[in-house]
Order: sequence, then structure tokens, then C-alpha cells
Amino acid sequence: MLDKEQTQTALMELFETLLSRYGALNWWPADTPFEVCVGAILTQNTNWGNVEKVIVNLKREGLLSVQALREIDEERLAELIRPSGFFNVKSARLKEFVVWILQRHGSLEAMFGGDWRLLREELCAVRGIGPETCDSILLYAGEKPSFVVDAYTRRLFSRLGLVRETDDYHRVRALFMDHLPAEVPLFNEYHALIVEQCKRHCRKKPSCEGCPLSHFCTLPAAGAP
DNA sequence: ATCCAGTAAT
DNA sequence: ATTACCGGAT
Repeated sequence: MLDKEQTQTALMELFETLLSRYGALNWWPADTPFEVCVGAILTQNTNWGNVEKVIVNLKREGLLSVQALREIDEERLAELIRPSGFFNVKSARLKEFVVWILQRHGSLEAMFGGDWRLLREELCAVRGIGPETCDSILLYAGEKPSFVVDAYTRRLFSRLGLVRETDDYHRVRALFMDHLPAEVPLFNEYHALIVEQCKRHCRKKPSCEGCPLSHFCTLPAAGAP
């Protein structure tokens, strides 16, 4: 078992290794904080490519604002977001989210104005916003230092031996929150690099050829002698 | 444990 | 034809 200082060092070394391989990714790919929020909900258990089609639709219809989504008919919204999958639940979730923003905070800017730790509790209680979506909104839309954990993070770091696959969201997040400086640019890039690493190499069916983390990994290495 | 659902890679 | 996908609610 690693002590606290060793864990801090290991996390930063992994970060530097990924950064030097993939470069700065400059997430989240969106024009506005609200577009980040919408994308975070739409991408739930869905390929990002599907979400991009939907963002195009919503932009074309002028729907990427809190007010516009508040006005639009739920069934019509469902049709526009169809390519992202789960379109009925996601349409309802988007509607509930904007209604909540308006009633509780009045605007997205006001929502991000207060203490982000309190906001995190509030947001997670909104229907359709679980812990990952919540942290994505806080980090990438609100620029708050809240680390985002997803299925990729759990898979990669369990293969690295730093968490177990069965650890819950809070436990995996605590690894990063407790061992990294609370810096938005660091959290931003780290999560983006984890996603990139898992798309390229650390897939469910591992593709270890040329993996930059092979000598940190607990899996039987693909190119091992 | 099951449901929600479309899209692209394999 | 099967797998995988930047999850969350019931």
C-alpha cells in the first residue's frame, strides 16, 4: 500500500506521462458554460459523437439557452435530441434542469456565484444529475475544482492498482481530491487525458500496443516477453 | 437488477 | 451480429 506522499507522486507522474503523450486537450469542447451543462446531461452512457449531432441540432434551432429550453415542448425536444439516445428521459432531464436553475438561482451565472460545495449538494439532488454529471458541470462549466470520475477513470485506475472496480463514485473521487492540489486546469486536463487514454488503449478489451502507461499497469502486458 | 435507445466500431 | 459508449433512476 502506498502512503499519502507516494500516492501524490504517483498521480502526478501518471498525469505528466499522459500529458507528454497526448498534449493539452483543452476541454470541454463547447462554446458556452450552458452548452457544457447540456452536453454533460446528453452524454450520459452515450458516445460523444452522438452528442455532437444533437448539439448541432440545438444550435440550429437556437435552443442552447436556459430560456429557450424552458419554452420548448418536451416532445419536440425529444425528437431533436434523438441521436444521443435515451431521448425521452434526457428530454425530461433537460427540462427539469432548466426549470430548477430558474426557480432556485434565476440564472446559470447566479448558480455558480455561491459556494461550490453547497452547489454540489444541490445539483446532485436534481433529478437526472448524478455525481458524474454534477462534477462535469462544476468543473467544465463553472470552473470549480471538483474532480470528475467516470467509467474510464475507474477502469484505468483499477488496472493501475490504485482503486478497485467495486469502489463507489465518492471513494474513487476521493483518491484525486485528497492527493492532488485543487487546481482547475489540472483537474480539467487530467480527466480529459484519462478519457483519451481509455479511448486509445485502456478499453474494456485492452489495446496495449504502444500504451504510455504499460509499465505502471497490473494487466499482463501485451508486448511482454 | 433492469430500464432507458441511438450510433459507430469491431 | 456483437460490443461499447464521457450514467442515472427505479
